[in-house]
Amino acid sequence: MTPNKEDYLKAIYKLGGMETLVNNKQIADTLQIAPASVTEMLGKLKREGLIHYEAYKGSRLTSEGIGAAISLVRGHRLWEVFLMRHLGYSWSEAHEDAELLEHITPPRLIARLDQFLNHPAYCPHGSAIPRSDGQVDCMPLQPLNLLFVGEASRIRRVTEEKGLLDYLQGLGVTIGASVRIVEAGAHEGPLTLDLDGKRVQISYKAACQIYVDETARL
Amino acid sequence: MTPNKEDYLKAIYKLGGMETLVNNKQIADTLQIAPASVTEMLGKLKREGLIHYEAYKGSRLTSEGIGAAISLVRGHRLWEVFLMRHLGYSWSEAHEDAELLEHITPPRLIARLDQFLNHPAYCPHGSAIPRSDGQVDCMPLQPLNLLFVGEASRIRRVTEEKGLLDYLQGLGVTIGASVRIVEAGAHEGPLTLDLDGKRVQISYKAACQIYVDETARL
DNA sequence: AAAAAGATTTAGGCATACCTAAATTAGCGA
DNA sequence: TCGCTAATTTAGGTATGCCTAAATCTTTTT
Repeated sequence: MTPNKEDYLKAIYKLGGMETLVNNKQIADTLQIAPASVTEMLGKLKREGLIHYEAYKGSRLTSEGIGAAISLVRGHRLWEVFLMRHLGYSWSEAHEDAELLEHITPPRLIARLDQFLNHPAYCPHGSAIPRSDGQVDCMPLQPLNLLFVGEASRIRRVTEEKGLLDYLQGLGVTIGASVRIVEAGAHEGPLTLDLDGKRVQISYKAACQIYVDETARL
Repeated sequence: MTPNKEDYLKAIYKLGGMETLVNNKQIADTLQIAPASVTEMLGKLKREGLIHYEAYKGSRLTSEGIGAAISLVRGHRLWEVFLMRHLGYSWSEAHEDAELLEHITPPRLIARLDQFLNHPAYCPHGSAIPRSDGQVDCMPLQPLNLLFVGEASRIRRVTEEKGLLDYLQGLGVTIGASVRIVEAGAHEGPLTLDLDGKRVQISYKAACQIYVDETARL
């Protein structure tokens, strides 16, 4: 297994490759790699038994592939917890360096890091950390932009993307904060939020990447 | 810079490439790589300004190469401190995993790790950790086997090699322990030591890899 | 259903980093 | 100094993982 192959597995996993067939274009876009290169690599991953793949159809992780992908994600998120909790990293920095560390983290290091950090259930960006047995728990969440004006909820997760993370952290967005839409600009205009009592403006696009508790609706 | 090139730089550094010319055979032996491959890589490192190299003569680090090598060693040893102090690693495990981590540790991570660990001066095996400005301090040490029978000293450093580390740690050898040669077998036979008050037998070859304070001699 | 558009694969190349085998150079002893 | 040996380099080849351009398949649109 090489870092490159690991990136492919992670990409397929995040694109839904546990349940559905993932098409090559999505992988190429995610990894910023030419489609032809993707085809080639998928052939290798198939030969190694990590994915199911049929030409022109798409790819899906095998159980072995799922195991590898989940282990990578687990390592990534544990490192993020360490980097922020103990080394004072920012959201985006933690994500960046975890991206490097995950590829060379052997199982025993993952296990001891998990123990050192006291078996955290979530990474600093709010994503669930897969357990050592591969179990991943998920809460019912919805993107912030779908909240009605006046409706209150609580921030649970943000998408891990450098630019977004810096923007949100600069605005004071935090996991667990209570949030209420005060005003929504027309045509996907900026949203005015009540964030833990403070008034904050946020772009519509960013709001789509913030996930909050589903609110009870009839 | 790639992990491979980094390994070459580190090897040259450890073989004395800061002061003297290092010959290819030593590098090939250290890295377990065919001599022809070494020649090829040295050409690349020269083109990149990391080493001085003349065919058939040998190689020596440039100031840029020294900087890179020292930064690698610094990262390696800081990771070792972390792995043993906080994750309960053994001597040999710490060395192994640090070998992986050093290659993907960006400068900011080295800096924050150093701070988190409180700027340690030595790694768990007793080697000095280069400071962020590149400064490396060294104590006058000698191998344990050169101690006379009856002579006492203190263990300061052990060579980082998996088999040796497991052997020594199993024997209860620790950095800082007081040591005295009780008996030395003839013909490079085993040494009987008084180690912090406990009687321990150790192979001659292992003793060559244990460094103790130089003792005052006239 | 045919054509256009989009996705995917094939073909041919490039760089890295390794290898073996063969040629060359350097250094040492007779 | 000749010649042997050890070290080194050159030559030719492999696998990985990426690329572009061209061909092919699929899907959508008309």
